[in-house]
Amino acid sequence: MPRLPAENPATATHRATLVDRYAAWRALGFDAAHCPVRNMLDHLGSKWSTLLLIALAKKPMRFNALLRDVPDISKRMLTQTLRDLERDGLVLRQVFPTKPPSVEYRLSLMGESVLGPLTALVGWAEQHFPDIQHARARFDGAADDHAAPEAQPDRVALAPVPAGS
Amino acid sequence: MPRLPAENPATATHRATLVDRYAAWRALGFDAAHCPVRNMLDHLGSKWSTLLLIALAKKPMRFNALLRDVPDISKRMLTQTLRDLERDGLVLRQVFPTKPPSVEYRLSLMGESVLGPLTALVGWAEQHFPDIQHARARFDGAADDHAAPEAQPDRVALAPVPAGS
DNA sequence: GTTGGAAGGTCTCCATTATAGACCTACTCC
DNA sequence: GGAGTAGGTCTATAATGGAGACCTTCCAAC
Repeated sequence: MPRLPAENPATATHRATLVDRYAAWRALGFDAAHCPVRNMLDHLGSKWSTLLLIALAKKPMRFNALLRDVPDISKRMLTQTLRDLERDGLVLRQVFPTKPPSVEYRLSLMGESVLGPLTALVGWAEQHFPDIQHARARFDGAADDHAAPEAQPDRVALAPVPAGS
Repeated sequence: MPRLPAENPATATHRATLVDRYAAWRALGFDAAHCPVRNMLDHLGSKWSTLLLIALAKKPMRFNALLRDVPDISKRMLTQTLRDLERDGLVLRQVFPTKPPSVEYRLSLMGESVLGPLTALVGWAEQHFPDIQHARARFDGAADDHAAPEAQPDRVALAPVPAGS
């Protein structure tokens, strides 16, 4: 199988780290109460959380300012997402006793500390975005081949034997 | 406001990067077709994607092996998540023409390249997990204070004025 | 031969979640 | 006193997630 000529050392390290952590979580049954990744991804993975974190990275903002800044979020989702982030200690909510009380949201120190990993992920996403779009186009093209179902091998490879378990 | 004595230079860099990228996406209206982050998070953010990527970081695996390895995923979600990852070019699907055809899934090169950012995020999650749990306990404790509704200021701060927009 | 199990899924149905958008309260300005 | 701003909540509906039944092909055992 001449697929990976020689693995990048950094990749090997990351792989080893992840495999190790994965084994640890798995031993605990992936219980959300003990698995940081599940726990975190359930929140950061949500559609709006990261966008709000990045918006708040710019500067502290008030509720309606966020509503204007993130074009297509609804009030309800904004409220809920901010509450989740506040609950996790990533953003701070501050009420000012002005006449109509104004509320300001800002990143906490922990919220700022997540900007690092987030930047790495964003960098990766922007770098590989063309590849992903290309992969999708190819996949969808193959799937949409109604006209010539026999002309495309439909994801079948020809290597003789699967890797032994 | 003596909240941030002096910002960590690395944090400042990440913040600047994210703010810049955010402005660029926003100018395009956050259209999912042009916004790599939306696009990526819609997939990586899903409950199972990252878990499967990490599971496949260990070694290529067959469908039922993955089913056994990730304890509480259903066949349906496994199929769907693998399809999404395959569509995005992160995993490769290889069918071997054994008697009952066997199917093996493995990370593509691009799939391996995401292990780096993923490791950073996992590291962050494990490092801050106690803080998050603590923040949650505090938040929930304050919210559950049915007995003394007037004794707790309910997230009200006393600073005199919000930051000027 | 037929039962049963493994592999690799698909399909159906139900429960949860997301989203839009109407509504609400308090206050100020005109 | 009507409009506008601020910061939400509530409701109704659409989309999604997930469990588990079902399907097909093969082989081995009864």
